[in-house]
Amino acid sequence: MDLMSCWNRSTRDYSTVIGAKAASSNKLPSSGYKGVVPQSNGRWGAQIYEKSHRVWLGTFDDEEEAAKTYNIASLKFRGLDAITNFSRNQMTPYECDVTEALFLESHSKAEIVDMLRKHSYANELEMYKHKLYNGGALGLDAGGKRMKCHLDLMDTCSSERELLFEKVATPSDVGRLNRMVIPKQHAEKHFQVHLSVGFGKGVLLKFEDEVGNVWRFGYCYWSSSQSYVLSKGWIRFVKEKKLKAGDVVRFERSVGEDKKMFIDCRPRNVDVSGIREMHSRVGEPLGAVQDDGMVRLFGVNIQPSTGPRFQ
DNA sequence: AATTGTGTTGAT
DNA sequence: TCAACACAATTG
Repeated sequence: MDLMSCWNRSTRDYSTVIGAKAASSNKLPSSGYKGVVPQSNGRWGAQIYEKSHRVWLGTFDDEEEAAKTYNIASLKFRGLDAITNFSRNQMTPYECDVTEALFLESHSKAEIVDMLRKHSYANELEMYKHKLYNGGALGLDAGGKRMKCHLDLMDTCSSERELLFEKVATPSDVGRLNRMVIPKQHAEKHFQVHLSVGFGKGVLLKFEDEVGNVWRFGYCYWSSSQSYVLSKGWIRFVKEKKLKAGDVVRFERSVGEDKKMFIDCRPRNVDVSGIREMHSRVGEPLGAVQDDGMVRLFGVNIQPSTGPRFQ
């Protein structure tokens, strides 16, 4: 039951032990929230423990804000169904949101902690969502409207890169064929310009990976299979990155002048059961998104009957 | 000087 | 694993 797994605020007891002590001593007040500790200046610190080491999550004016910060860290460190300071339905919507699960999934613990300490987590999450829905990943309508959202995004985001799309590698993408199929919608949206330059024979696309290595892939349209593919050079990437079927390949582009392209990959390890559980709580929103192809895009397989389970 | 964040301890 | 406490390190 949800409430059972929730931190019980009633355990706060600094006045029940010795009433006189609480009243007269200079002891700091206890917080009723898990992971929240008082600071001598009246503010509140947040911390979480991992492998018997404390990870400091920052200081906050507001006790509840510190508690919420612990919640986020707890979700990142211990998983989506970790015990938190508030029951799920007490949380603000974004904490029940599938998108947040994806956000947490696509950032390292260190990155999340850094955001929490800088109090920038909410902003970063909003940016992420903004990119996801307006940056073209979900394919809204072609033309002006998307461009407008895009320009708006440039103004509001401090991020250096824009998420183009992600693809879950199929067995043949990582097989001996030396090619990866780029889903048509994404190919035409993001790579069309490059392709049109050398249509027929294909072109070379240049990417950088997360450590700054440069990768060049042949890119062309295979009329026989009516698909866009990354070909020449692709298998080197597969081998070097030890890419496996089911891993997520992410394509990004810098928003600056140069419009450099980036390629990155990570193991597929989204906790599907947790997401489905949250989905059932939230109801409507994800259903709408699913119809737009979000499931396949992020490799979160929500269909009950299909696919292996990953954990 | 004020505040943050660590070293450390003891309890659960 | 956790919060309490003392206080060193850091910040403005």
